[in-house]
Amino acid sequence: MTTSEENYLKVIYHLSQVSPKGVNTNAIAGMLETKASSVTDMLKKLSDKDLVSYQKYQGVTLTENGFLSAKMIVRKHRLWEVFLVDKLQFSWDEVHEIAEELEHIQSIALIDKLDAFLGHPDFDPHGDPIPNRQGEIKKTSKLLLSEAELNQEYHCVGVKDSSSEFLKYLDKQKIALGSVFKVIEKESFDDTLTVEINAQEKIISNKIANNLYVQ
Amino acid sequence: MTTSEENYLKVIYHLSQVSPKGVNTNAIAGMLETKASSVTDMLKKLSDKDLVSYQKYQGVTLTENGFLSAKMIVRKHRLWEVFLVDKLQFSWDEVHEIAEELEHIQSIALIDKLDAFLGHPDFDPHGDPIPNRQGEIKKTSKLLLSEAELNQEYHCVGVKDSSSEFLKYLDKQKIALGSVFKVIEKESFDDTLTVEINAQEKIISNKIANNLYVQ
DNA sequence: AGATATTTTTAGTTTTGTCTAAATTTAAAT
DNA sequence: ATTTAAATTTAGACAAAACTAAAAATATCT
Ligand SMILES: [Mn+2]
Ligand SMILES: [Mn+2]
Ligand SMILES: [Mn+2]
Ligand SMILES: [Mn+2]
Repeated sequence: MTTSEENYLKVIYHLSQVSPKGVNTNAIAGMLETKASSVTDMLKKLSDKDLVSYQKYQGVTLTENGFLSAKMIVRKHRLWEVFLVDKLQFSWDEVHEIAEELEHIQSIALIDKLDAFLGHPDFDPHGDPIPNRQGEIKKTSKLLLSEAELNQEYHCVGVKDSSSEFLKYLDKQKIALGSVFKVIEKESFDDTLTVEINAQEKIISNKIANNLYVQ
Repeated sequence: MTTSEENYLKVIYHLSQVSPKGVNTNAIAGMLETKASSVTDMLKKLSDKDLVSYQKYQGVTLTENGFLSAKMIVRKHRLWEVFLVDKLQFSWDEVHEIAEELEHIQSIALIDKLDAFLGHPDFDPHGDPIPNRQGEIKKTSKLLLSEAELNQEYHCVGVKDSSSEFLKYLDKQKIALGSVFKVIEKESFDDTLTVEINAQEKIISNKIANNLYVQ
């Protein structure tokens, strides 16, 4: 499989989580910063290879084949992210781009050995689950901070938005995976939260609360 | 720079070691398993980018620019090889192919951090020197086992041929970097050597002796 | 339903890197 | 010094992956 095909598969995989009954051409184009016509061309090719099932104008879904392939790319991406953060001391906002390249390295032995070297991690630096070599993903019952109940203790287990800007903001606010949260108050007017984070009181906007996973 | 351009540069770099006054089109084609006409096309492109100086029919040499770029690719290749062997427990005959892919990952920060993580190694698993980030290479005065003097102690510091077949043969013979050598006898008829390796006497063909570096 | 807007696909180009076949240049051999 | 052989370059073609512009299909709005 080419790098380009892999990038398409991965994007379709991610978009399928939100639109399981068919991913739009335009949505794919948006994610890959390419044009809809290019997407159509690629969908035909992926369809010929039995990686997606595609009918004109009807959107696209992954086949069993494509689903597994996509999860293997995600597996590689997330394992490399763990490597970059845990071993090379990158911060969590710097690793995505580099992993975007590393995920296309072919060798299966490499990934198996990397996985072992990292101690078979279950989650990447952003709290996203790492598929195992069979493509199985551990399900956990996390919820958004915005959905958390008042006066109950949670800890931060992931971010929904893993853009560099958001992650840097969290660094500044001293919020990290593992941070302990307790929602003290919810302003009904704009959904702003007053949250105790690691025993420190902070005001959290709804936008932020909608991008933090807790458990 | 594209992966293809990088592969050409690296091959020209290696061939330049042997033919410093100009590398032949056919030699490049041979190394890259491609056709001479493809090489000619690429040489024009590299020439336009001031990475090689090229005159029709006269062979090609690296410019200052191209020379530095090539050494950076070699640096990446060899650092990744060290990583694969030292950290992921690959054997020295398995790493070349994988490093062939990893050497094209772009990030400079990645290579600097990898270098630090590995403890700034000077040599790769095959005894080849690793250029530093300025492109400087530590020169050492190694010689081929075939050129070694009788009854003098050497140790193995590198291999000239790093093909999987040769490396596996060395494994079988329990010859590794660091092995201690003493040439006991040289058969003048076919240059076969009787060598004491780690206090064990062995017969070494000229072909083998011509591919082992000692010091 | 009919008109309008949006989405998607098709048709035709472009760039990169490759190839084959033919032409040209250089090197080697008589 | 010719002739022959080998190496190299040119010309023309192709596949992959992208693009633009135009056509077709679907969705939305009055
Ligand atoms: Mn990618
Ligand atoms: Mn991640
Ligand atoms: Mn390479
Ligand atoms: Mn090596």
